[in-house]
Amino acid sequence: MSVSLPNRNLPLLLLRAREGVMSQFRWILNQHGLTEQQWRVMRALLENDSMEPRQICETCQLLSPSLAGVLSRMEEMGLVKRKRMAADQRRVLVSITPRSRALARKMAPLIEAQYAELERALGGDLMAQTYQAIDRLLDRLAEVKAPDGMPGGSAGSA
Amino acid sequence: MSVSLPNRNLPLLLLRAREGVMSQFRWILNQHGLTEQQWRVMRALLENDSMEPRQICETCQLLSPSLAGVLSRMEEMGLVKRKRMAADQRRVLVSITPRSRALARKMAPLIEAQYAELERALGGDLMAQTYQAIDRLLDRLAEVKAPDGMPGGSAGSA
DNA sequence: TTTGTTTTGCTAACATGTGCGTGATTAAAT
DNA sequence: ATTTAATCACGCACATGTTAGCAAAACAAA
Repeated sequence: MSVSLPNRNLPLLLLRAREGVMSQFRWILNQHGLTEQQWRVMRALLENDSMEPRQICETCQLLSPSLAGVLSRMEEMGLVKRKRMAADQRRVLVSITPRSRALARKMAPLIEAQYAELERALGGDLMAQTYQAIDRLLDRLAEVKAPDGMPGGSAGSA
Repeated sequence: MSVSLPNRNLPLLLLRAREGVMSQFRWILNQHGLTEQQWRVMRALLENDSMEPRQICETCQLLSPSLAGVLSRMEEMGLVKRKRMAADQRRVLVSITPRSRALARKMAPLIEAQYAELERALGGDLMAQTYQAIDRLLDRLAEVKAPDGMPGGSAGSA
């Protein structure tokens, strides 16, 4: 009668790990009136002054419908600007504002300090091992999903 | 003018890793009319026939308000039962139903096959390294948050 | 017993996740 | 040039994440 599921729940383990780490930083974001997603978008735009929605979706791990709302609210807050591209009226260019930069400058020291605290608590070895494992995992998954010219992985036909 | 954030975005990396792995399994859940959260709850109840909401929240990484809705819908679907405990009228006992077990029995082979496929794609070494890194990370974080009798970690005063 | 506190599960309000679909726009085919 | 297909951002509907707060129940102290 019992159902056999010998494998450990890897997605759940990764979710716990992320939540465990994220909880160390969330108070910083909330304290500055930002949600996790808004901070992800802001951080992406800090490195690429302006990006298209598609790029932001991939970079920040956001789905298009979610990003639409996130950007609307961020635009109301004066954190980003949206303008249609002249060459292709379908496309949109999202750019960061000085207000965002100013806010990020206030937050950066706190974020960095928290990373230092995290590394102190976990240890440099574990920190490095974790980064390495995740990097390799993501590399492998990327290869599996894009086997050199054929979009759609092994389970794509389902 | 540029904002300095030398550290990599660990929460985002963990989020990508989870999404990359989860996307390999999501089609199985959807195909059987389940959401990720419902499957997490079902899987937890498969090992402990009945649990209290608080336990489910911790085990499945769900917040109490989210779980309330999840359980309501699962109860309507006949996947779980809820009954107040006689000894303590505040507490509730959530138990799994035969319908859930039957559904899980159909899904289990697909889940296991997908894990095998995942291990084939990633390799046993990377798989083991990933599990180990996450386990150690979670252990460390648990210690930090509960330093032997004092609830609230190093950043608790903020 | 009564008052005050803690625990427990829940609702409310808003933001996001997810699958599905649409209007506008552009590129490709005829 | 007109039709057709593909692209892009976004809207809709529902489920969940997140924070704040609440009422009932159990418990502790007076």
